[in-house]
Amino acid sequence: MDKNTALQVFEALSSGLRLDVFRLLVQAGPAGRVAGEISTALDIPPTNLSFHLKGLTQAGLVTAEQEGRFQRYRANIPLMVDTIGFLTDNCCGEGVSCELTGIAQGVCKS
Amino acid sequence: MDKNTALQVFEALSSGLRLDVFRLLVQAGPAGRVAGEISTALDIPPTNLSFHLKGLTQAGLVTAEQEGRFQRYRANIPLMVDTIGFLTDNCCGEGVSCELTGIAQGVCKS
DNA sequence: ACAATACTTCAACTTTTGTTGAAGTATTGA
DNA sequence: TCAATACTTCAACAAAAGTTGAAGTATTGT
Repeated sequence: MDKNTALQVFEALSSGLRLDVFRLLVQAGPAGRVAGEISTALDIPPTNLSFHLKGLTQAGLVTAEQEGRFQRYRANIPLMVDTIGFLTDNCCGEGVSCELTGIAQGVCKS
Repeated sequence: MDKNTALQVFEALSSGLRLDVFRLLVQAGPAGRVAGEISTALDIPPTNLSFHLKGLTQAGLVTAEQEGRFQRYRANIPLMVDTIGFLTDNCCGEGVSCELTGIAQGVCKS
């Protein structure tokens, strides 16, 4: 993953509201959720939700599919996994840190 | 890791400038870098760098240590690893996505 | 002591982001 | 067809973030 893509993901996740939306969609699985459901579940006014869904979509973190008059949103898990890959590549610098923490074993290249 | 901490990390990494600084410090390893070195290496005016280093420090992503008249900064790798943990916990929802991509094997709980 | 160095804080400004209500588009059910 | 529903776009504003030059603080070398 290139730096710019990672940057867009971080930017998208840097709002509590957008993070909540993304987590809801991850939890929703392949079914996703239509905008109205998200709006109700998280108590966000439709106008504002639309604004943030646009941001998440532009970052690639969620996909949008029209379904009649509904708009169904789904989390883009592969992009999230790539982002995790980007972070491991940029935090396990000398192959030292992974052994130290023991959390990210198996992910880091060293 | 709680949501708020993760949020602060994402916010800190959502600027290309700060991401560059953090990556430089990761690469620098335990030695870290003093502010002037970062300023020169990345060609950022000291005033502006100071502003962004403050952001990174407040997010906990870097630590600052005074060293005579120098200020030495180091990357906080454990926090980054925790952040990766937060992401895996929030992207590998139903234990489905990990098998699918194969990248994050060994990290996800499922 | 004092000038130089290293860095930060401050003040002013520009830019970007976030929020809301009103209006717009598209689809659906009666 | 027409009103209701679902959602988005628009316009206006409020709030936050980013940038820069000038001034401030602290440490060092002479």
